[in-house]
Amino acid sequence: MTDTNQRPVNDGDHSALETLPTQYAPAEVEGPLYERWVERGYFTADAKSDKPPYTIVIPPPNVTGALHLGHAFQHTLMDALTRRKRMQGFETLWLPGMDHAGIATQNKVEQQLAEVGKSRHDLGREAFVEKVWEWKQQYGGQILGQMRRLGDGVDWSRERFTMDEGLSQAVQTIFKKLFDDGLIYRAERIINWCPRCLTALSDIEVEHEERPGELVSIRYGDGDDSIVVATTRAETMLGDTAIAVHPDDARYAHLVGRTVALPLTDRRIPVVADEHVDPEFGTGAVKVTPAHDPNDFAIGQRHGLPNLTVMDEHGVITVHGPFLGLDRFEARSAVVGALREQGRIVAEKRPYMHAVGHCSRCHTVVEPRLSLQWWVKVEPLAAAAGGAVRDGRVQIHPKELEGRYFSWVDNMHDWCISRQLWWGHRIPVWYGPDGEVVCLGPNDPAPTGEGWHQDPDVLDTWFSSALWPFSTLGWPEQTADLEKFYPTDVLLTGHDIIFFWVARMMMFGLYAMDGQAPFHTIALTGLVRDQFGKKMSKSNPNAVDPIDWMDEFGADAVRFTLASGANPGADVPIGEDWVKASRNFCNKVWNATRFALMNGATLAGPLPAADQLTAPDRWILSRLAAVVAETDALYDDYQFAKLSDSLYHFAWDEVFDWYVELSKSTLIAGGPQADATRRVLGEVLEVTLRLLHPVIPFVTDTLWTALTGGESVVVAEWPTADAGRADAAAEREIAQLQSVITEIRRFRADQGLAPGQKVPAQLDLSGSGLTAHEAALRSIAKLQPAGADFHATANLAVAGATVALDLSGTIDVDAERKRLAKDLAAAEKELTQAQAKLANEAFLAKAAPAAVEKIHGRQAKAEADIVRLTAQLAALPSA
RNA sequence: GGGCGCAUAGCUCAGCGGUAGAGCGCUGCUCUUACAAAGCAGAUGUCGGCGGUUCGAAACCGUCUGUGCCCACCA
Repeated sequence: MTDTNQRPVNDGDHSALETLPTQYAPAEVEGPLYERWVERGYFTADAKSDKPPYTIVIPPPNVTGALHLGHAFQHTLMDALTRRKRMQGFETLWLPGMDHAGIATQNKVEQQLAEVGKSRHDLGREAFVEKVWEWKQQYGGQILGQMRRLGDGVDWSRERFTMDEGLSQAVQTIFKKLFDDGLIYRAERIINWCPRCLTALSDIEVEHEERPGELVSIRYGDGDDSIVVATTRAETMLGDTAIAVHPDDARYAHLVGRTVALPLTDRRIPVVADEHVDPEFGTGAVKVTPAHDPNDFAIGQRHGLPNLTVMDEHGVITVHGPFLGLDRFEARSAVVGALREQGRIVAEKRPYMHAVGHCSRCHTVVEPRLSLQWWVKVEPLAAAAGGAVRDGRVQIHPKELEGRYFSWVDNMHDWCISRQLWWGHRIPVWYGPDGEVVCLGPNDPAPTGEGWHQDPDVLDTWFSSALWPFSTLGWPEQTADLEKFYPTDVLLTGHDIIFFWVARMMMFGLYAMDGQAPFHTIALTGLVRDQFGKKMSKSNPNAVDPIDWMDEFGADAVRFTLASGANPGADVPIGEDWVKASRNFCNKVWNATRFALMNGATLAGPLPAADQLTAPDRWILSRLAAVVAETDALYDDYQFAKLSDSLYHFAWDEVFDWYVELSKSTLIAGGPQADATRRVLGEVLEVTLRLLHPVIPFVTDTLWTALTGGESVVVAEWPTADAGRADAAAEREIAQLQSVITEIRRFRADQGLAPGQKVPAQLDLSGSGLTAHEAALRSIAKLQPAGADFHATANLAVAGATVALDLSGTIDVDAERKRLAKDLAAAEKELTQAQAKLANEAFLAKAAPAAVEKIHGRQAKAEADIVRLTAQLAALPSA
């Protein structure tokens, strides 16, 4: 616990809060409170500060996006991390921003144009891009306002957009550097093409789905020269320029080097031998369409085959003949039909499960297409990205997900970075009239002569995202921000974008920043699911708008629920019932603080020494110290679920239930002891609020300012564990007291007594060491002093304490006897087991001493239980 | 086709070598003056099946079954 003198002190005038309602109303508090935090500059980082930096960059949401639970989840965790670090005295920067989201945004604006019957071509490039900026101005960035609702403590003064001037310069700078280093090149290859978006896609923008296809077997050639091939894409046969067989395949050896007639055309195509062909699959012969299949393209390269393109960018057949103008899928059945008429379908088509690639953006079936594109040569970059994790400079949490990262960086293909779009960073390459190719840096003047033109394509949207950790800090300028806040500390994001984003930031960060990785820790989260473990996606009806929940239950409740579910790397289930439970927790914190204020909890003066405190005081301070230490350890390990759970139970069970109840009799009695307890109550509440603040910032700040009179818990100091308050004796004593109370309450409940009904009782606590707690015990267990006519009808004995109760003959002896007998049997069984274990020589020889000690403890407890239960049974009046 | 993960109370999940846990839900009694969005008490599991290692296994190994995810240019 921190030095009390450093905190604002409230002397006990809580009249304002005493009139507050018994229920916390987040809707009234959260909005204004957030704006106050921002106005006071709590989230604005100072690059000139002497404090050590702590930096997190936000995974930039798409400018087109709205806040969904996945964002809310990750933002809660990032916010909790930065809030704690801020309290710990770090100069924290949580940098917000958005991604221009190339295809997604362009699609959005094109849709808007389509509604008035226009296409982007009607506007022309310049006007269209202008239109996109207008769209952004008007509709983009909805998510930013929603982040305020959530309480995200981001530095709004540093908000960035990937298409900002500065970030665009960063893009151009690194492009040129890569180009000059020979790591960016232009090449004609088979790429993934979306016939709807009309652009190239990188490999990871293609989603594979198992789909039933139809594998048809077609006979090429005639008579002795005939050869049967199988395909799922019959329409591509129009572009076949060879048939390939395995070199060792005796069945076709006689055909290699000869040509066969290609059906439906007037062409003859050669049969070539290629190692790539699997003689076991199908007929062992493959049709080769170099312009429409990546494998076939490779075969074509090896054998010098022509690349015959038969489809245009829309997937429409372009070869003259009966199929001209047909869509690729229409062409497929038309081709099969024509072949069947010629009797060339040798096997009926049969269903065949195979993976079909779809555009991750619009879900259209991707078409492999031969085209000239720009590529990043990833091999050296990926090797560095892998190395930084392998040698421990960058750590992945949870470690289990390292494998996924490595499998990607170790096997990465070159990255196709050009997109045939208009919205994005234009490729800074100019072509001259005489075949010149010039790559320009941000400060280079564009060539002006006759015949010069810039490459029309833009860059993959992830190209600029990959620069995010340093482009947002001002790179390539050597800014104060860059100096202070790079490398950043933690990257917290979903494991679904390890490849899209994480690995690429690693590659570019290490490359551009002299081998300095962009962050030291990668904390990976799972996906948000509904309460039945089903994936929550926009297309599912189970998708929930987190704003609705925030409206109803408060942002804190949503945040606490999400944090409670955050086991490292694991998916997070969330349902309304759980949000409601979290709301109840916030309300509990609210009411516990109200209780403290009403009872004069204070932070004035030093915390009394242990010898001036009651056992409950010493106990709760001991527990508090332990919980502070535990919370720190869990934060440092990104164990949000565990730390939330731990704080939940400490606050609710130990502080709000037990400690508050145990303190009541002391507080009511008054005097110096009550003063000390008021001081401890204030201390414990205040520290607990600080511990909870990073996860539930709104309610804790509201209560903390009321309790302390201070400015804001946002800028309060993070608690430190006071090991000097550890008190094992007090913990044992209170545990004992708890078991006595629980036993009495259990007995009362079993006997059907109303919780509030007072029962005359005689206590003998002399054997238990609990004599000091008689008042508390009587108050909590509703035991009144024994009168003159006291007549014990039940005797309880727990932990050395004996309690005689006068239930005036209403006791259900049979029920009690039954219960005691059951407990006795259990205790006897326990004793037998413990004895057996302690008689086991192998166990004694091999088990850890602590394990043996534990069994001794079990044995002792069983023995004590047997004595106690036997006595209670004997004390029971006969029926 | 490769790789990874998961199967524990009705639901969602912790635990990962020494007596089965949490939250929600459920049952009962209570408006006991911080809180009924609460309090107290309680019930509920051959820890997926089968083998093995061990004095001891929910936990480690093997195997089977079910299930989820990632990667993938075999037509």
